[in-house]
Amino acid sequence: MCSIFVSIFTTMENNNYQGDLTDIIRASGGAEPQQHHDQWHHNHNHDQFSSDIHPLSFSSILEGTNNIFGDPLYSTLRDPFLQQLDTATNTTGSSSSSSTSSSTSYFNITTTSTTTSTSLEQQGVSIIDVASSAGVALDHQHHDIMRSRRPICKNIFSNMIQISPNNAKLLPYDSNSNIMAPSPRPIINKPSSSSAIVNVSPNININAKDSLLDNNNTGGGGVQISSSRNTNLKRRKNQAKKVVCIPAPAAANSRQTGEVVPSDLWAWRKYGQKPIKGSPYPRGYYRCSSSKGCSARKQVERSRTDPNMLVITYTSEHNHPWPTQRNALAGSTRSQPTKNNNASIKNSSETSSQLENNTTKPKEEESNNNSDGNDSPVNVNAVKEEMELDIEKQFEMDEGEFSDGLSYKPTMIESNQSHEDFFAELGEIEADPLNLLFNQGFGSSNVDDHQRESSSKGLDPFHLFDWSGDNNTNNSFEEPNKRRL
DNA sequence: CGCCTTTGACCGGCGC
DNA sequence: GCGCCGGTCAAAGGCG
Repeated sequence: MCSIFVSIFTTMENNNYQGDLTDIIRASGGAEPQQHHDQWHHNHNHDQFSSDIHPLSFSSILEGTNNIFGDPLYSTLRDPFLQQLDTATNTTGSSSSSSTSSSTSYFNITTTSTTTSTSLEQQGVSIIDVASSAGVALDHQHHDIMRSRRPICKNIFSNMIQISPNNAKLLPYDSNSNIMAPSPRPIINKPSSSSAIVNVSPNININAKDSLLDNNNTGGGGVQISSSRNTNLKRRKNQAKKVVCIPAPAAANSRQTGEVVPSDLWAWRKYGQKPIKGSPYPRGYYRCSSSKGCSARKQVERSRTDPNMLVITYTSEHNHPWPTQRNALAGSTRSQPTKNNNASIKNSSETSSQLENNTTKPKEEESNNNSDGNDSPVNVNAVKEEMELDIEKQFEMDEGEFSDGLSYKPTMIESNQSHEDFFAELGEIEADPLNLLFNQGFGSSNVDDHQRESSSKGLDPFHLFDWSGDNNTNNSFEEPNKRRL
């Protein structure tokens, strides 16, 4: 038995600033990270393929963070099974009551009565407006639902925990400032598992106006224009932060000194790296490069307690629609292992960094997103709506396909881009960092490779999983702190 | 040409 | 005031 532990901590860095919000999502580990880690790998070495995908199901992280990546794709992507389960499991389980007292409340989600988003919603479970600390523990011995519905669970969007604001109005799309609000989807969809615990310490009262989008409330297109660095620094210090812990991709995929950060489909540009006191691993600093005026930032470092975990701290929200195309491969300074080196490793390294860093927006978006703040809200809205339409449509299509075990195509397709083009494009990105990520743990040796090849890749258009079983990833890490800034 | 990473320098906050 | 530390800037160079 393996416990998946996804804990969400929301802390306030500054009690005087209501907008301060730190959400920590741990995809594994929890109170016993190492134990979980071991169990995880243990399970992946045994034939629990169908159910064991999810411990690090990236969607759990993504969805569980209330769009913690700020990525509307993930906020809108929806596991078709969730839709089924939403209706099939709309009973409230043994969820304890949520209280707004200062005491900690627990929400237990049982297998037999999976707590739906609604139930949790009713109880006010929300990263944004309730929780100062929350944990969702999943006991993945209870995945009968997923198994029965998806005999071979092969996509990262399964087994998701989806935590979103329980009030869509909390973080609305601001048509006046081009703020892309997180998905208004329900809070927690926990289709497959049981015993989820949402630990809520609702001491924090966060208003929408000073929540995650606070930094964008400057209006004028949501572009942060600050006259002084000092102002910027102060502002950022008081900004909301979300911390995500995810399993770290193998260092073989990393750059010489950097980390491989699973893609969240935003375009990030690294602007610094610093060794952190107390941690043997450096911290990388990234800013959103999709839009010049975007103040979104993230920091990436390995967990000092569990080097297998990456701690990604997101600061600020994107003030623009998410990028819809990958381009701009140019400029990415990639590690250049000798050509005699393992090609797959090299390939993985490059493509992972490409996906990580080169998910830039289309040119038309750029033109609509000038830093002058004169963006057309209509256009932005249109982009968003089109994409959501595409995604929803795709899910409708895919849901049927799922039953046949054929394909699962979470898409992020620009409206004028054909699906074929999109996936052709994806085909160029062979080694998604998530793939690398999952390589570490999901290479079940007992699963027939051919079966995987034939039946799973269709379910994994993003190549999020490596079905080949001959991955060359390892868990060695880069020599930390190679430089001292 | 544009975008990327790398990396030394710089800055502000904070504790002593 | 000083030093430490975290965060950011910006120049340099690489890549497509």
